[in-house]
Amino acid sequence: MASTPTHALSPLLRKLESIATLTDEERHAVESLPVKTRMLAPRQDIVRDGDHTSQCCLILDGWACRYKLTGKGQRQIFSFHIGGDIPDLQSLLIPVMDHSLATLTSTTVALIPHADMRELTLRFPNIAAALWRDTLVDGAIFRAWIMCMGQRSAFDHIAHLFCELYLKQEAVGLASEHRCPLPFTQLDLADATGLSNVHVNRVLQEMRRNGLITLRSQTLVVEAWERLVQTSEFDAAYLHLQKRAAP
Amino acid sequence: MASTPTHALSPLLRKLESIATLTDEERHAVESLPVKTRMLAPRQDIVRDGDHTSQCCLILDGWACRYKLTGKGQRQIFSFHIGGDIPDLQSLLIPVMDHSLATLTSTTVALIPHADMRELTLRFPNIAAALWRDTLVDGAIFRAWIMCMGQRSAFDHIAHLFCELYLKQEAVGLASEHRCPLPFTQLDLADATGLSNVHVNRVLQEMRRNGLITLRSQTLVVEAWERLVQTSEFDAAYLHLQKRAAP
DNA sequence: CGCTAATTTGACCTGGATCAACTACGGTGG
DNA sequence: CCACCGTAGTTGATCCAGGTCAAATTAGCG
Repeated sequence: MASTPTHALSPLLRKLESIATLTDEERHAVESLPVKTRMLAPRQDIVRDGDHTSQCCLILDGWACRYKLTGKGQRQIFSFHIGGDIPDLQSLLIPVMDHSLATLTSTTVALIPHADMRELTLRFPNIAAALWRDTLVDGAIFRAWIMCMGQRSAFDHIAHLFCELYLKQEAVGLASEHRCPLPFTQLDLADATGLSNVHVNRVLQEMRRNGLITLRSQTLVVEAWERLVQTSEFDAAYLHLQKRAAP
Repeated sequence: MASTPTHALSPLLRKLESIATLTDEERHAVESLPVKTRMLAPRQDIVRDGDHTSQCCLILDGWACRYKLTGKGQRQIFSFHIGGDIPDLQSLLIPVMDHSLATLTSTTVALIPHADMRELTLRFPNIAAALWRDTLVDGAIFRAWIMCMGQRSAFDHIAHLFCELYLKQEAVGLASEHRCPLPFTQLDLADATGLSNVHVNRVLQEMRRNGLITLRSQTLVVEAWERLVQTSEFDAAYLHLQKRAAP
């Protein structure tokens, strides 16, 4: 960490380079973004519904989620985020938040002032396009969630979510061999799927009984990937993960 | 239509100008986009799940929706679209479709080649930013739908949708006085909300009984706007409608 | 080792689904 | 102008996925 060439912003670079091929100048410009790094405790709000923001938040390490509360305090989680994600990139163009962003685990984030981000996108349309594309994938994931909520059973919905979360991590090298971290509670899963925690628990038990998954000590092991994919009609196309262009 | 100053692309201009202030040059560049205008019958696919596209589709008049089918043929509708919307703008940066786009009514559309669109966004970062912002609002609407599907009753969900559809139309001058066109069937509403058509029917009857709405001959009249807003906890903030900058 | 948060279990309930008629209505052709 | 037909809307009966409530039982963790 001391003299290695790794850089605080390398998760962002990796993500951008998985979308577009960057020139040296562009790569250097990203690395030169003036960021403040922060370490945050689990289950802390980073930005709140209604806030006016002047910076955005790049996740470097750990997990975060976007969510919103109803009048009666019920929480709906909209998305889960890992290193390389900028969950509140939206605030760059729409500075008033219509939902909240919070950590799930201990998390390291980099705060990037909107002004610098805006300058970067104006100087480098290529980077702007990559970020825009990223918000489009974000939308595609929302549609997949809507599909699950509207048309699938609780079992298939959770199976679909597991496929998504595994692949999302695999794509950035945080998972392999159908095994990945899943460091949040059944209540978090319930709030993400719109189910009750009790029912999530029962579905998980059924998945274990069927030999589909193992889930303990914050680790998900998909024992039967194909069956998980089939039952939930999971089609990874919507994640639009594509191999990085050859260097 | 003959010698008036109105232009086929004026719905797009109006939308862009509701987001950003355009220079004369920018306005002229938009108007100079080479478009093919098409009139489409109701309930026709415009683009299909899996298609590779090289143009995007601007709605000029009429209604369209984005949707996707499950393996068993159940349809989930993701969004409704009216004049000025570019529902498949996503294809500009992600050319392979992960869902379908179809008309609901007789619809006039303008097809814009990706190449021209791309050139426009490269020449005018201001326009690119406006379009990007539009895709972010698109995402915000998806989140509102997820919130409704996960946390609200069928009644409140439909009420929320009615508020959204009314305001969306009001914002572009297609509705006023809490009265707007709603030219689609109860089955469409069911597929958008993830409910059965039977239950949608029962909820609508209850809304009528409560004096909340009138809905007949494709027209929605909200008889009690405040109550509709309150029961569904509708907060228009997520639509990010803002007054056009003064000329 | 004790405390708290997380998971699990059981009993019971309900919102909304499903299935199957039946009715109303906007065309369309005679 | 009317008979016909297909689509959309309505109704009733029954069922079930998943919710709710409350009480254990773990699992972490300081």
